[in-house]
Amino acid sequence: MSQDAAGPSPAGAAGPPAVGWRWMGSAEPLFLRVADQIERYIAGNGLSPGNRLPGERELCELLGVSRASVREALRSLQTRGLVAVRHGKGVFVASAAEGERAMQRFARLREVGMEELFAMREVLEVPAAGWAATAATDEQLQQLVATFERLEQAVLAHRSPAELQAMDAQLHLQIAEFASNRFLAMTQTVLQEMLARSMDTTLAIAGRPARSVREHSDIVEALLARDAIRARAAARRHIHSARRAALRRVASERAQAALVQTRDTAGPSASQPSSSR
Amino acid sequence: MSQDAAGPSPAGAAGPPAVGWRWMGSAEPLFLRVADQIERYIAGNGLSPGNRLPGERELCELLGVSRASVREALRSLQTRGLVAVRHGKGVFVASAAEGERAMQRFARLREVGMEELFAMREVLEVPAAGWAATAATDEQLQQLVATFERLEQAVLAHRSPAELQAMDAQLHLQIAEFASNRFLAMTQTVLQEMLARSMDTTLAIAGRPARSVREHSDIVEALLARDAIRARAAARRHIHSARRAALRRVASERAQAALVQTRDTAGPSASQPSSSR
DNA sequence: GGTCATCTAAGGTCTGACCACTTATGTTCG
DNA sequence: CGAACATAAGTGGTCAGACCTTAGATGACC
Repeated sequence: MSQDAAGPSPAGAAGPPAVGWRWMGSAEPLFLRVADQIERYIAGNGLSPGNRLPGERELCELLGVSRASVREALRSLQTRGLVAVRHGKGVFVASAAEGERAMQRFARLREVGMEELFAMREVLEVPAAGWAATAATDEQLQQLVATFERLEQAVLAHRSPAELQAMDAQLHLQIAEFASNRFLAMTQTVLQEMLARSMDTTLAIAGRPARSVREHSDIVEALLARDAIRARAAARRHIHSARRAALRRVASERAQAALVQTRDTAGPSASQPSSSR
Repeated sequence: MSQDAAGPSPAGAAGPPAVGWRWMGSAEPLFLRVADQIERYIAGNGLSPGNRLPGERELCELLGVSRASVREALRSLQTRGLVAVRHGKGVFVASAAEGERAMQRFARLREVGMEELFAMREVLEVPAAGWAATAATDEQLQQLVATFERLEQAVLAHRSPAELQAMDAQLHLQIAEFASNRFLAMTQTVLQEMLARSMDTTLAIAGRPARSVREHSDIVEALLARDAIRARAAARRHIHSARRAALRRVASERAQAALVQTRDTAGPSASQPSSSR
C-alpha cells in the first residue's frame, strides 16, 4: 500500500514518507470501514466464537492502514460484543456470553424501573417455562433438578441473600436456555443482570426464600411432568408473588423513611445502597 | 505526566527502578477507565444530549493520558451510543435517537433461526400492543397513525421490499416504545435488527404488502380505540400471518431447489438470494 | 453587501517507539 | 530426573509528535 502519490499536499512536507491515501469522496471514517472489513473477514472465513483472528499488526498490513485505525475499529467491535481482545494473547471472536455481557453494559445508564423489569420477567419467563416443558431434554431437566436442590439446600442453610439470588438467577437462566430459543436466552441473561444490578433481591425479605423454594418447586415439577400449561401458570404465580413482595417492601421502606427521615440505619445487616455506576 | 521512568526494563538496560506506571494492580486497561471517567464527567456536570464536552486534546490533559487512549475510550462510548463525535466540530453527548441507532448496529452476526425470531416476536409484540393501548399518549397515537399512513402509501406506490420493511420496522418499534417499558423497547430494537439481517423480509412475497397493511390497520385501530384485548389479538394475528407466509416461502423455495438444482434463475424479477451475510 | 481566501479549532490518521502480559523454551540447581 | 527460575518471542496497551481533513469564523477584496 501507500503508493507515493503525494496529493495536493500544501506544505512542502518533504521530510517524512509522503504518503497520500485515496480517501477522496468517502465521508466514512477509516476506522469504521476497517471495522466492517474485519467483520466481513470473520463471516467470510467462517470463524466461530473462540477462534483467533490475525493480530493487530497483521491486520494493519492486511488492510493497509495504521495500527491506530485498526485498534479503534477493534475497540468498536469489542464494545459491540463481536470480538474479545485479550492482552498478551490476541483478538478472538467473542462468545455469545461475552456478547451478552457487552450488551448489558450497553443498556446501562438507561435506567429501567422495577415495575418494568417485573413486567418483562412475566413476558419472558412464562413462555420460557412453557417451551422448556416440551423442548428440554431429560438430561437438561436433571440439571434443573440439581440446580433447584442446591437452591433448596442453600435456603435451609440460611445462606446470604446474594448467594441465594445467584442460584435463583441460574435456575431461571437454565430454564430460558432449555427453551431452545437463543434470542430468549440472550434477553433473559440481560434481564437477570439488570435485575441484580438495579434492585435489591426480594430474597432478602423475611419469608421470601422459603416461599420462593415452594414456587420454584412447582415450576420444576411441572417441567418434569412436561406440562407446559402448568409450567406457565407456575412461572406466572412465582413472578407475581415476587413482585408483590417487592412492592410491599418498597411501601414499607417508604413509610419508614417518612417517619424517621434523619437516621443512619447503621444496622448490622442488609441495606446495601442501590448500585451506583 | 510521563516522568522519565525507565521502569524495570527487561533487557539489561540498567536504569533506576524508578516509578513504572501507577497501574500496579489494576487489570483494567486505561482506555476503559478513561471511558468511565468521561461517563462520570457527563453525569457529574449534568450534561444533556447535544451538549459539547471538552475536545480530545483537552481531555488528554484533564485526565493525564495520551490522545490515543482518549480516542479509544471515545470510540467505545460512541459505539455504546453515549457520545457523538463530529469531525471538525467536537464531541457531544448523544441524543436518545443516536443511542438507538447505535443499538441497532449491535446484535448482528449472532445467528438465530427464523422460527425462534417469530416466536420472540409474538412474545414481545403482543404484550407491547396491549400495553401501548393504555399507556400511549394521544400524541403518540397520532405519530403512529402517521407512520402507518406512510407505510400504506408506500405499499400503494409499490416501493421496494426493503423500503417497506424499514417502515414496517419503524411502526413496530414505535409501538414498543409507546408501551412505556424501556427494556421492552430495547429488546424490540435488537429483535427488529436481527429480523432485518437474518432473513428476507416477508414483504417481498406477492400479496404480503397489501395484507400486511390490513393487519397493521387492525392493530392501529385497536390502539386508537384504546382496546388492549383487541390490540393484542390483532398483533398476534399479524405475526402468525407473517410467519405462515415465511414458512410457505421457505417450503416452496426448497421444493424449487429440489426440482431444478442446476439453473441460474436469470429471470427478470424477484428471487433474491437468501442473505449471505 | 456578497464572495472568496485565510486562519483557527477540532477530529482523523500515520509512524515508531516502548511498556506489560502470556507463553514457550531453556537453563540451572536440588 | 524434575522442579524452579531466567530468557525470549509474540501480542495487546500506551505514549509522543507530526501531519491531514473538515467546519466555522474572520476579514480582505470586488
